[in-house]
Amino acid sequence: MDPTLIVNHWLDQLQSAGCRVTAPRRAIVELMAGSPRALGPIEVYDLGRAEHPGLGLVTVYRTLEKLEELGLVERVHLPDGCHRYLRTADGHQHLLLCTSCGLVQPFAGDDLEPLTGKVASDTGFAINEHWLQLFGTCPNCRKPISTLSES
Amino acid sequence: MDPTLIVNHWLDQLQSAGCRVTAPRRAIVELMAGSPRALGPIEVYDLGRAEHPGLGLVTVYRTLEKLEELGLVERVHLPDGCHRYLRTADGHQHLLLCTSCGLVQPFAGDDLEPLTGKVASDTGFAINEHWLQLFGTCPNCRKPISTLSES
DNA sequence: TCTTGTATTGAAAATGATTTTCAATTACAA
DNA sequence: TTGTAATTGAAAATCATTTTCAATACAAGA
Ligand SMILES: [Mn+2]
Ligand SMILES: [Mn+2]
Ligand SMILES: [Zn+2]
Ligand SMILES: [Zn+2]
Repeated sequence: MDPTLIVNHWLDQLQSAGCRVTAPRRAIVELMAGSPRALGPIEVYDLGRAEHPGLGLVTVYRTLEKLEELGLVERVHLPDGCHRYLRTADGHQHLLLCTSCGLVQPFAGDDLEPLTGKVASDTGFAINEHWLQLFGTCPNCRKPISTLSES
Repeated sequence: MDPTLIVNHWLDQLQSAGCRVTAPRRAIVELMAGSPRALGPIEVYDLGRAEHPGLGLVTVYRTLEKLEELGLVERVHLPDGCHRYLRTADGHQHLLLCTSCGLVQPFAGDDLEPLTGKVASDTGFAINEHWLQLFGTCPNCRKPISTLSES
């Protein structure tokens, strides 16, 4: 989908929720809708000030919180720190993350039903949610050293 | 395994790593080795002072870090905050957590090979780690209200 | 277009979690 | 028992997040 359309869709969603469309929010939405990586508040703040110099960190926190409420972004947990945000993928998906550059590639097609069913009957738990994340190295980061000068 | 033996095993591990066995460390080890729930630093601090009144929060942080280095405890990520620690289970296991009381039940037997293989060939990633966590309600927390007075 | 009410903003302060510093203490090898 | 280096905990420093609040700006309606 055209990046501009996604941004407008997000802004529409905000407006439908009773929010106003402002310059700081637009800057944050453009960033989050366009990033293939999960970003933390400070990163959004730093990148966002390129677009909107007066942007405040408080506004970043507030906007990310609102985008999360609307389901447009979601929190991603990483081995080091948590509290990073990523645009939400369509449908039931999980994440594959590059431990070298941070690239996130959503994937679908996990069928955990047999496993959760077995675990539920073994333990007596009622299972109602699952987290699954794969970690590895993306094609780009696997390039041999000789080709690194191309970046 | 006998709880006392586990505690001694952990203390031996610490000593083998060149650490000294001290009263504060013993208190923290007893707590962590015995807890079926993941505990945060403040919880360890509060519970630990029952055993060792002068215990400092700094020592809790330092000891948890060391136990994690030794692989005796590991960090658990939760929907709300992260940074909780849990004794490490034997072998390749994942966690099933009760969202009501915090009880953690490790489980084994996941076979993600087919999935990771497919995702790897679809995306070109080299996959070398996976996180899997199940969330639900434990048998105890599922008890009807009428029996709650028994607790 | 202009007015107006209210949501929004960002600076600053407050809070909370974690880390660093450091002098006193303590484990344990010799 | 002694010497020494590791450890401890109070206090301060740092870092992340939240709260407060006066000024600003969006957008609905005149
Ligand atoms: Mn799934
Ligand atoms: Mn597994
Ligand atoms: Zn990469
Ligand atoms: Zn429970």
